[in-house]
Amino acid sequence: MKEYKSVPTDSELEILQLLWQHGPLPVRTVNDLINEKREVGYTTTLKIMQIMSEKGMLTRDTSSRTHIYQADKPQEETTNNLLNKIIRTAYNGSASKLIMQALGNHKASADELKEIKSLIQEIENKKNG
Amino acid sequence: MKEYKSVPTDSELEILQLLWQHGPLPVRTVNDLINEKREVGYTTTLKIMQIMSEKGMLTRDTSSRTHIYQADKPQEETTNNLLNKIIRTAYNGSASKLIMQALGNHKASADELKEIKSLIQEIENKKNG
DNA sequence: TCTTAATTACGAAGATTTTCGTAGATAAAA
DNA sequence: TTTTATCTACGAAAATCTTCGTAATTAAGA
Repeated sequence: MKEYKSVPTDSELEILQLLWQHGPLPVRTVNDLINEKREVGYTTTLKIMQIMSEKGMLTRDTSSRTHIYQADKPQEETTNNLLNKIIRTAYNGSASKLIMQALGNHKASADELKEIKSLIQEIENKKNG
Repeated sequence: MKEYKSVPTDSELEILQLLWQHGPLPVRTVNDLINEKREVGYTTTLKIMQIMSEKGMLTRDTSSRTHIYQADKPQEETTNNLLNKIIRTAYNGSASKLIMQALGNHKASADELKEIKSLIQEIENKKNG
């Protein structure tokens, strides 16, 4: 099982998303879900998922003819790698710059803002002892 | 001038970063700066920057022999596209999920936290008032 | 002036990712 | 049982991105 880049390609991420959301799935279902958004052949999806298995990004149950695939790593781990990369390569390493931009451009709900505020409070409390 | 994908590749982003930071630069300087971090040939950098020009990501002044390149779009616009993409493809469209993870994993300074808090306050004021 | 160095343009090879067609095997349906 | 459909494996083509060598041109230095 070869080691893979910590950040997946776009196609890989698309598949990971579906597996994180729905849990373990056969190729057929993943391909159907993708085709709700864009057209792609079944064997294309199959091939990518096979390669992802080789890379160790997915594990699969081959006990029955229809193999069932699932993401090997939890969503948080992978998205965190993506996040770190974008902070490093696009925001000069400044997480707060990213946060400011995300806050500015996406209208978070009142509840979400509250949640974010309380997390900040928590961090500040830790800091100040 | 062909239209280009709103999000740059890794190599392209590396070059854009340098141009955003330093302003207009010749290929030589860009290549030297890149080589402080990783080894890459001069003509490689040249080629990529030429292609970026064709795509319209960079503009260049060719009035003297040494061409001077600069980013066509401001940093905020490009990073915002990157941000939107990652929110959509990795965070199921939830900006606040991304913000929470960024807050949780990167220790922002007290000043930065303050800045973020006041931005939230501002947004809340707009909402309620 | 003559030689050396630096720069652009271009083409092509490598590397990676994405795409799909085909063959073979297995299951389901008629 | 026979036919049809579904699934995996595999190979190869297509697409994109990265890399660099070479040639031609221009500038700089001896």
